[in-house]
Amino acid sequence: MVRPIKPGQTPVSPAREPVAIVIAKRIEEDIVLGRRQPRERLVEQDLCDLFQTHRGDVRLALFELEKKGLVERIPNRGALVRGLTPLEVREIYAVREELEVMAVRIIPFPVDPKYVERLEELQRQHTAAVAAGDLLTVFYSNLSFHQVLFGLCGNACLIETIELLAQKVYGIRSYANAFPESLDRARRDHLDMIKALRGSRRDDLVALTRRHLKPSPEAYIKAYERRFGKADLAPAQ
Amino acid sequence: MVRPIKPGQTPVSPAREPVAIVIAKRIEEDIVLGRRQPRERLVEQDLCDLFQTHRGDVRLALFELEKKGLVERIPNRGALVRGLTPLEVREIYAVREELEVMAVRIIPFPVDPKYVERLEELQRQHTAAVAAGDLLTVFYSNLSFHQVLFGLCGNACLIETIELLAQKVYGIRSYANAFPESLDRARRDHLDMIKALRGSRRDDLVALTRRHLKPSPEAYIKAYERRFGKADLAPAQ
DNA sequence: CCCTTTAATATTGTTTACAATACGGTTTAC
DNA sequence: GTAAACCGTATTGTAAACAATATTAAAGGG
Repeated sequence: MVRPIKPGQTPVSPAREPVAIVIAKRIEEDIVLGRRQPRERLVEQDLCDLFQTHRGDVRLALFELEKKGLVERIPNRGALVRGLTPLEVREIYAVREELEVMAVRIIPFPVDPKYVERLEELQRQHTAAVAAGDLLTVFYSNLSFHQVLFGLCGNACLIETIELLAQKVYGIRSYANAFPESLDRARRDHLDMIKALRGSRRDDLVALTRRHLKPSPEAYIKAYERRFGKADLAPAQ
Repeated sequence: MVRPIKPGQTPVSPAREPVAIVIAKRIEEDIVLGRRQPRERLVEQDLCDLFQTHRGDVRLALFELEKKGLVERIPNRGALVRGLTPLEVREIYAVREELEVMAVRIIPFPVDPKYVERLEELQRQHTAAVAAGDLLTVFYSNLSFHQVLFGLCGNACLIETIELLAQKVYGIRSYANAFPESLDRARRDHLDMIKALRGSRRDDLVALTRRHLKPSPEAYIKAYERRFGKADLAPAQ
């Protein structure tokens, strides 16, 4: 007998995050921060030991990461960390640009100062981390900055999609971060964006958004070609 | 001991689709075609019996459908079919318009006639199905039409993202399909799109793409408001 | 008569064991 | 000496049993 779930109770979710999601995030973090290299195998039992859980949740997590495009799963053989070809990177960045520009176009102006202040706070963190060479904090403060910025657009679907595509290429940012001038340029971009927000100058914000997306894929592609040659059209991995 | 997977063998995947994916697709189809109503419960064991498999795969499938936004999963209570609020629908369609317009903007012209012929073939199917009142075939031929059309853009990430968002709102098309004039209008839109493709008239194609996306959300929102009142800002479900 | 507590049961979440598969190395046939 | 067949092991895929949780229904106390 199936018992109904009462409509009134649905919205109050107990807010406890499923274990599989947490594991997926941890593995994802490892991948995008370069702690796990492309082509490295992800063996279910090893991950169980590592995260103190059972294979069911690990399988769920790997399944999700496959859908996200971060790992490749081969039937009966297992999962491995997936790298991105220059072609894929270019395509993802093209779509990101379209969506992020859309987001800043529809942000309702003027923006509530409390959000601008939040951005400034994050930007201070970011700058301090850059100065200290703390790449982990650089990564996370940068992440939060963009989440707050695009969150201003108010379209939940758009925010979610931007997030989705950003996740796919988290890993390649480290290539640009290797050059101090890239980090500094990103820092200045952020400051200019805040100024544009304050002044409700939408066109400036759009231009900055476009410019901000350029260096990372370029650095990645250059590094890739130095390593593997100019094999743009090679299949993924 | 973990044994490496040789690089050379990776691309040749055995092409056998994981069971969980197949099940997810079947359930998705049931939902979007209205065979399962919003708020209906999806009990794991029932689905196991139905699809002749074990709970592991079913859980995987439900997990994926949750990520896609088609079902809601409440910890320790199970999964249920999720409906969409008018706000969500509007937001999704806004992003769809942006992406689909981007796609037709970057289609390399002129288009190889063989693809145009494929579109015409699908359109004949669609027209016949509309005339016969065969809504299932209407659905699938329409689906293929758009897949082929946007597939022309050549950006795999863009194609995938368009597909993702289209899936989220498959279900609501039935609302527009209830009105014969909507079906007829969609049919004429498709024919005009084919003509624009043949003539490499990009601006026409862009305008048609925008227009083509209007009726479905409007019909859904009207139906929703007739049923629940104008509660736009209500939380999901 | 209503509110709280308690038990029964449906359902999900976890654990474990087992079967199927794939790869590496070794043996065997020619 | 080479190539095909075989076996061992690592790993994934499947199944079933068990534990935890939530919901309904019933019992008890005010």
